[in-house]
Amino acid sequence: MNASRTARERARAELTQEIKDEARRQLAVSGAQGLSLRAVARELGMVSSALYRYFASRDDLLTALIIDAYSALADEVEAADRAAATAGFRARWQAICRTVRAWATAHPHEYALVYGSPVPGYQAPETTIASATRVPIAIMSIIRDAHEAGALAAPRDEDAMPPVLTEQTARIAAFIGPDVPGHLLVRGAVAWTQLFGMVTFELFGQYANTLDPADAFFDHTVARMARLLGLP
Amino acid sequence: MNASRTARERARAELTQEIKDEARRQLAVSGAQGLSLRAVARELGMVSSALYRYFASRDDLLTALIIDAYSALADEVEAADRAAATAGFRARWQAICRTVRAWATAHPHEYALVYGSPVPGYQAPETTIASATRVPIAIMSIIRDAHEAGALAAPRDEDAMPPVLTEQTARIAAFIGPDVPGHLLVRGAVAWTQLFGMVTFELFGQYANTLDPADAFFDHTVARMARLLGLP
DNA sequence: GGCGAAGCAAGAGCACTGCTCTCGAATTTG
DNA sequence: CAAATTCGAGAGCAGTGCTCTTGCTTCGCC
Repeated sequence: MNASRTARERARAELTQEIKDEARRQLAVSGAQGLSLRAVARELGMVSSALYRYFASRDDLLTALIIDAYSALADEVEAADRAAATAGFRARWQAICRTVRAWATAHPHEYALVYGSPVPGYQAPETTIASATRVPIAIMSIIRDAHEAGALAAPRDEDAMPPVLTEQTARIAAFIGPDVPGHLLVRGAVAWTQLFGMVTFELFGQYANTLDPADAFFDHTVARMARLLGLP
Repeated sequence: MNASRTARERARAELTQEIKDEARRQLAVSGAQGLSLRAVARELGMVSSALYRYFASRDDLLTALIIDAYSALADEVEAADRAAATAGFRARWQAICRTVRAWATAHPHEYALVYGSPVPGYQAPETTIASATRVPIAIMSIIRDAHEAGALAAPRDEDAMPPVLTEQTARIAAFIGPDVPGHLLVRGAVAWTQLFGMVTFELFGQYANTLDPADAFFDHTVARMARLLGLP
């Protein structure tokens, strides 16, 4: 019987999930800095050392939360993208942008965890990368789809690229589609950077006293980026 | 004699500086998370409680470091801007961009401190704002100067703005110059956001495996932003 | 079915942390 | 000179991440 796991395995999976849930709850309250293994254990009615059976260290727990955060955001983004599929390429781009901003606003600490300063000495393990790339891939996919549909405005001048950049975009194209021209992917990278730059600046207070609340600026810039991408 | 301060005052100022220097040293090694008051005190040959005569709390020390970081970056940016003054508006913009990136690369932890996730529950006190605005002001000043010189390319279409945005740019214009049109300031905000979005993404690893090293993409995008600003 | 192995929670303990409070000594001020 | 302020040191509190040992429970294999 390999269909249903053993009782111990199920208990383990459940407890692992409960730990993450409680950790996420604490994260939302006090931020990554305030996440305490002992407090999580206390809240779950267990002793702190028992927690180490499930996560080797505090950083390990954070890594798990990071992957979850990337995935949660990507889930919503991809869903919004699908929902806007029939409304056109520009609508898909707008849907993605608004979803990213809404999710970040709703989960500021989780957003800070993944798009803010990297934690202490630690560097993202390979496992996080797959989840992290889903949003940029969604953006680039719009460009690919629009390009394949022949719907993109003819590229204007000024898109000459140095060889290094051409090679790098080729590497990106491997994930998106071999026929997407590099200069379109560069534009996609600009739009992607702008999107998260805006959300980060807004959330971290750089727009305070000027562009805050940033709704108008955000929508305006999203539209500007749609034009930059040539989306109809 | 109020020309020279008392010995105690001078000692206090010196020690305050030494504390910040040592803290900055630790910051560069272990990041904000790893900054320990006790370790700073230990390194300075004093006891931890004595440190509280100079900084009321760890967050207070961090705030001081934040202000210093903003100021250090702004100093370099303004110097680079001045140095490029005779080379034209586009050269000034490029100089600022490269300086920001170079400083961030040279002081990643200090950059993360000011442009990364805000620390725990803490929010930037008023005192940080003045230092924080110097870089965006430098950027907007290029636009103002170019505009006043009549050197900006005629604005293209699509710059209609909702009333909220017009009001917000008016607030920005109060710091820059009353005659700078709002739609130019919006473009400036886009470029400013793009600049720091790129640096943050590069430094925090979002470009890993694709656009990293980001030199080519950076220069390409800086040039693109110069065109967006209409800089000659 | 029983038994050895593996997985598990608990507790004690270590080396830290930020921060407070008190107590003498040094320095500045009136 | 005396009073007031400022300062460093030390002890102490409550908390942290993490390790190690000790028993108990569950699992898989013979």
